[in-house]
Amino acid sequence: MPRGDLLGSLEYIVLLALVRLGPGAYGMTVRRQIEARTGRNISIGAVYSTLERLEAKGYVTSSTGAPTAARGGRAKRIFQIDAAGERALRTSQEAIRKMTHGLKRRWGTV
Amino acid sequence: MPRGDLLGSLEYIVLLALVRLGPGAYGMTVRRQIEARTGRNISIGAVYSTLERLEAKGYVTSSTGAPTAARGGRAKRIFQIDAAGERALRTSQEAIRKMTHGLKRRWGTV
DNA sequence: TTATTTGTTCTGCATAGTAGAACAAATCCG
DNA sequence: CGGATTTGTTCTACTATGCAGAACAAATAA
Repeated sequence: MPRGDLLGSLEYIVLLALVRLGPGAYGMTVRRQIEARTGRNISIGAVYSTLERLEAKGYVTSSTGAPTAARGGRAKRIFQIDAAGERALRTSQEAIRKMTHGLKRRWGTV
Repeated sequence: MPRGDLLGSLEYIVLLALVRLGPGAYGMTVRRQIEARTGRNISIGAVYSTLERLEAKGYVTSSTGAPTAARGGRAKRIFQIDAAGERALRTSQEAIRKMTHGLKRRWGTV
């Protein structure tokens, strides 16, 4: 693993999306969440490959949910952030905070 | 270019380091600044390649400074963030803020 | 029984991150 | 002077991340 435990930029926001969405999050909703919040248009392939990498690192767990009765509603792959993922998120946030701290006047929040 | 204009995670903190350091920043001080602030130990090669990429994108400008009279003090390559870089920084910060907004209670600042 | 919809996986490539050795230029000091 | 030392940058080689879009799968509608 490259940098100790720092998240890539997409990994970071995908993890945040999972936190926002809470239980029942899956690929499509993660994508929509990110687009809705940031306006950033991201391909579904990018979302999944990130989620998969996150899972490989043990930051996220996936499980198959039951299909809904909606038209085309096939079984979903549910993703959920776990303890290590929350830790990684906090670590990244801390690093940013430390780099930003004191720049408030000039740079606003975060 | 992949994502619209979002910075990579290292690009982000290197840019922040430049803001912190202000005029006269150069490779070695950028590295030290990051290490001092975040505790993250980063190789000098990583710093330079990031700075170079940032320069290629027009986010940063470099120029050769005069050598100091200190032992081994050779001419430095001075780096300075410029307008486009500040914009990119703000855009990334905004994206993070939007993803984090409302999670305060659970996730603290940032 | 095929058209449509929702959702995931696969493929292939572009960009970013990383370490460390090599190299360069200056000063120190015998 | 000229080698040792110090500060600083560049080069090399590779791994990890980010990204898009096509292919594929499974469900319902009609």
